[in-house]
Amino acid sequence: MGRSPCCEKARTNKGAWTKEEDERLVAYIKAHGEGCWRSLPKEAGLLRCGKSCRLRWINYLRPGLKRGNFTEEEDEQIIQMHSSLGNKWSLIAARLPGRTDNEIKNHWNTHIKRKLLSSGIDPQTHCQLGNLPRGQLVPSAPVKVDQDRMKLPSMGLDLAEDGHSTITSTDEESSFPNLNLDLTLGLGPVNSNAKSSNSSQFKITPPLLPPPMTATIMSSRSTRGGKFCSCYQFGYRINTEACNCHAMRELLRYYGSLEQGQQIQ
DNA sequence: AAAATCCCCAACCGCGGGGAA
DNA sequence: ATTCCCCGCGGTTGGGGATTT
Repeated sequence: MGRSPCCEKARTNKGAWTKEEDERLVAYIKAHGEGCWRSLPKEAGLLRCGKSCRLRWINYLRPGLKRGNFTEEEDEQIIQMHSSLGNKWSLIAARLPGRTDNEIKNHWNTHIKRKLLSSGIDPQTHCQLGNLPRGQLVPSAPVKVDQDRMKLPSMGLDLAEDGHSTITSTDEESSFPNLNLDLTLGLGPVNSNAKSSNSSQFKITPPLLPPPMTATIMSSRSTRGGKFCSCYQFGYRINTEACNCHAMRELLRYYGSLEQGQQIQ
């Protein structure tokens, strides 16, 4: 059966937008506001599909867009956020006023990635390149983030006896004052043969925050019980030369540090 | 000066989530 | 509970300007 096309492709324009099309779109949105992208083209007299109109508006025509080169400060912010959020461009864009997810994505792929690589840092894992023994990597961890709640005071991490950990707010001046991560970190077995009973899960609950932004991050560890940092890619051994991952350090910096003597098991 | 190559970024495509029917 | 539809997201592409040969 299949999904019906979002528009009549034969009757829609593609490619670069003309000045006239831009003007029509802007005029229509100014008069009627955003929303209902599917019907917008027809009502605005545009031979474009709704998605194309939405994209044009969001990425180019919307008021308040910065455009122009990214500053060093913005680069730093993007790198930091990418180390904890991964390729969640829309979330990152939400933290950078005047920048769009598309713009940030492009900037990442064309500039920052290269910059990190030339500094010997893997842009995906934010780990140093070249010091990871073969076979140490485990598959990428799924990262689920609730986009509606973006509040993340810097926090401490408390590990309870039941294996759940609780984040407590320790610092009003957070690096991400509007980012709220309710992290559930599951430490499961690396290979499919490992029994689920070998895996433990600790839950990070920010009690002082609004209901949870859910960032479910599953990491893995070997059944032999090695320790792994819980950075974006997960699976590197902690406190070994293989783990030079500052993503975890960054994450913990935002949350505050683990209480002395406590370790993620 | 012309051709080849590189690079950037606007735009497209396909998919998943979520709400409505 | 299921299906359908719309919206938004992330990955990818390709046109065109910039740079190099």
